[in-house]
Amino acid sequence: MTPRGRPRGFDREAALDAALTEFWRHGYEATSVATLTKAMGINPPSLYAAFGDKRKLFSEAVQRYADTHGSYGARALAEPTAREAVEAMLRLAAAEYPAADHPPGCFVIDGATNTTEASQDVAEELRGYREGTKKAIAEKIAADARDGLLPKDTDAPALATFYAAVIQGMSTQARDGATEAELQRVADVALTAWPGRGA
Amino acid sequence: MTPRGRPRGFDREAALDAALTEFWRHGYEATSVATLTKAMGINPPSLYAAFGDKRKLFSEAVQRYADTHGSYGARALAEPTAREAVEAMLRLAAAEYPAADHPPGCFVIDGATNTTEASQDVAEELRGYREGTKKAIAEKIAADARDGLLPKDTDAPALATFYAAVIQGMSTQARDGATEAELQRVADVALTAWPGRGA
DNA sequence: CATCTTTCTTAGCGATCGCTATACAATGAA
DNA sequence: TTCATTGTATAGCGATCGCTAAGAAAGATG
Repeated sequence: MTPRGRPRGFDREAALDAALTEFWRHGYEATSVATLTKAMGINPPSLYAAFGDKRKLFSEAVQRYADTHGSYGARALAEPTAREAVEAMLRLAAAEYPAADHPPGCFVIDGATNTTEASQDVAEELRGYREGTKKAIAEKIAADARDGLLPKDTDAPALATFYAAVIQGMSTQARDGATEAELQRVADVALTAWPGRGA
Repeated sequence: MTPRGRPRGFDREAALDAALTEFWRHGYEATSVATLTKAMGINPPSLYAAFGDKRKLFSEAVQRYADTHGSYGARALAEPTAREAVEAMLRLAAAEYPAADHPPGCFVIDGATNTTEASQDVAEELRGYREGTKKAIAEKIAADARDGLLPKDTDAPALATFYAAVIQGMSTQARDGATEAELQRVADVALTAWPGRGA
């Protein structure tokens, strides 16, 4: 069942990875179609035929990120307890953000921060992912508080917002040049704020 | 000593404030000269005569921010102890970032995150401010550790990186819609990580 | 071979980018 | 008045933006 017509002359997934890298390094609006096509090794009509337009290509890049480098969030949330999940998320983020095989930081956090009015929906798309992760952390903490693994009066939303903020700050730190060792120390300190220690 | 020639027909500082607001909300590159002139109530030649170019106007806006809304950092660092300084910075940031009279978040943190290669120097300018603040926090902590106000083995750089990350994460949270109450809770949790408590 | 389908390259669309040449308006000095 | 100086508004520069029309090229099918 070979498709009819002239076969595509490039690897769609490799081109998507190249686009992801560009979007990741410069953000949505600062990445032009010209730089995208150059990085992807194709011409504009090939990009539009394969991905629709710049906007849809970005959404595919986000999905691709979530399935690869960004999967640490879902993997961490699969840990049995909230404490293990948060610790895993901090550890994995500290290892991932400064890794040399991709742009520094988190694509979902910094991929569309500076946008014109025309691209508000792009910023909104990433915000949705961020809020989803924060909510998942909060629910995991609330569940453990209900189950007695954490003090009953644990403020799950506040704790989740705190760890979400730490992770987002780690992304900025990585973009500013922080090493994994430095980020792991940030994770160390952040974990001392976990409830049921000094309390 | 009135200056010769036709007097300027607009308030330079008010125009600068309007430019700051635009840069703050959309970032350096996503803010066009057209939107700037519209917000400032002037035409392009007036902008270029008064501020040089878009790049110089941005630097003036950064300075203006540091002197006004962004002064909380310097004010916090004027506190006598590192503990008071860090607490003040967290409290002031929590109050400032979601305030309704300006765009959410911190201009120095988010004012130039998504940039093309051509504007790397703009991103670098803000990074310099961020690193300066982080270094100032670290030195304040190190001084108190030397003076016995903190354990001798306090890891000042790690603690400073942690609090810098928390503040940067608070900026992202504010941009994502967090209220002051929520950010103050983040500050509460962050302060429980201060050394010499559960240790 | 011819035909059909799809992708390819080339070239360029209208709109916007940062910026400026030009001419006019408004002031102080002579 | 007249001139010099500075700020103003209008209009438009070359470059780049996201995107696409047009036709050649590369495969399957007959």
